[in-house]
Amino acid sequence: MTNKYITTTLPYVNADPHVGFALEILQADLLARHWRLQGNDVFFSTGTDEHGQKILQKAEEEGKDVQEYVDHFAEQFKKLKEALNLSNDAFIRTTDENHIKAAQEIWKRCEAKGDIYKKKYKGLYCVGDEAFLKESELVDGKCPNHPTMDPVEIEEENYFFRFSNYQDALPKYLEREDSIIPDWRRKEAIEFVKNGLEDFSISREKERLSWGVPVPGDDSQVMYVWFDALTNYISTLGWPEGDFKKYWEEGETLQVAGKDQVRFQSLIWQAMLLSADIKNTDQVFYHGFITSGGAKMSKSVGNVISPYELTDKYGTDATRYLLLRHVHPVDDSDITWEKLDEWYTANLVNGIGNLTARITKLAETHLESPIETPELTPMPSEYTDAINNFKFNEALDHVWSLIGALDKRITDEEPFKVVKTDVEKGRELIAEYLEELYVIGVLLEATLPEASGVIKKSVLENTKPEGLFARL
RNA sequence: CGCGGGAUGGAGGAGUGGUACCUCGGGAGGCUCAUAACCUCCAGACUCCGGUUCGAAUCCGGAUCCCGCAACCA
Repeated sequence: MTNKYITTTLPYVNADPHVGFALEILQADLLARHWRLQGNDVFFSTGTDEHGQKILQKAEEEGKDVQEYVDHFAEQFKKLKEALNLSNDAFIRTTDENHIKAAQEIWKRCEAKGDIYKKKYKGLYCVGDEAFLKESELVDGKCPNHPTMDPVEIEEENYFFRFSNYQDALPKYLEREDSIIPDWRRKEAIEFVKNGLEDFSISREKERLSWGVPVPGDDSQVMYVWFDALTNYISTLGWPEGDFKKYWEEGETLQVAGKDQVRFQSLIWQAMLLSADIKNTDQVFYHGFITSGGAKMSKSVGNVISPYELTDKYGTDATRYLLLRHVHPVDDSDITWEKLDEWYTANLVNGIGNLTARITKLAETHLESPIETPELTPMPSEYTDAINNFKFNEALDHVWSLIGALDKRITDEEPFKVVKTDVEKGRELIAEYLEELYVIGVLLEATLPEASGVIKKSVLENTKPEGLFARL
């Protein structure tokens, strides 16, 4: 038994939950549930990232008090727990008191290490965006978002983080082969470090941006949003006290993130940890993106598919199934309503749903009493190896190969005929099918918790369940 | 020539030198226990151009297209 810590990135609360985040949190949930079933002590965290300029701006646009605004969105994300049947142990909001304290504490430690310094920063500033622009971002010398406004040169004194101090330490961290999954993203990170690390600004003048964590010992500055946000991975554990020691120091840690996060999670955050003398994250797993109809989901294209639309149409378990099996764990995947319908019908309705009905009906009709609870053997290595290697789709492929084999076996052995000529033989066969179905039910515990429960219960009580995965 | 990844039947995936495999979808049969389900069989593919090799989806070079790092958003 091992202590295991797993977390997602924190979604930024300026929009409704994205299906890509649903994918991320489901992957994390699958791992968390699987590890628990294997007897580990698991801490699974998620939450919301609530500070920063964009949120303040959005709240103002909508004429809302910013705290009210983030409260509203935090609720939208918390509701995912029920909609997707998530097993997270914590939900950390970066506006939580203990998080703010932790963010300030890690700031102080980095500062004590000499990694934070004040510097005058001169750059082109777009008033429309309220953000500094890089030379490379300019289009005809103007801000691409606000081509009618001239960028103004502004000088601001900010705090900087000595990222450059970790030019040698980060490659050492990245040497470990499983520090980043998939491995080719690790190469991407190593290359990035090789190209040279530049210190970056980690604060803003409070006058310009009030919605953030105050910089310790300097009332005129607040932290730049993701310096504060990254700290959530340990503030959620109560760092520097609480369960931090148990799960982070003495446990194995895994972060799940989107493929665009490599720099933030595997470099910047790891440098912050090194600076504060805190153990690095053991592993970061980067998932791919979901496109819809071949294009990036966007409101203007009108191809957005929200997690709640999925759960409304297919239900919780089916949504989990669709995202975990039919979306590739690390590569980009495309989904459309047509494909989703097809996957749902072929595998859930005609697959596990029909097989369950088929067997439990036979049992209900021909068995006089329920079977004994089947003795469980260890999970097949095809399944556990796939999960441990983050190949969630292949793990489920294996379960579905068992479903197919059982369907075939019933067709071949014709128990419905056997039972007419040799009752005892027929009953033996049916009891064997029930046991196999039970094993399949057990294998589905981490992915389809509800359906798994229904299947196991039906087997043990010798009753046919109604409408496990109904037709659309 | 900024860095990195990718292109396999209609769709999604596997396959790092030796008869191209799996799932869905399509077509034809079979079965009747089941949610018009299930089983069997069939058709159909390695982006393009070169090279290495007895032999290339796989290795090398080049081209084209796609994606991330890198402008509402995961």
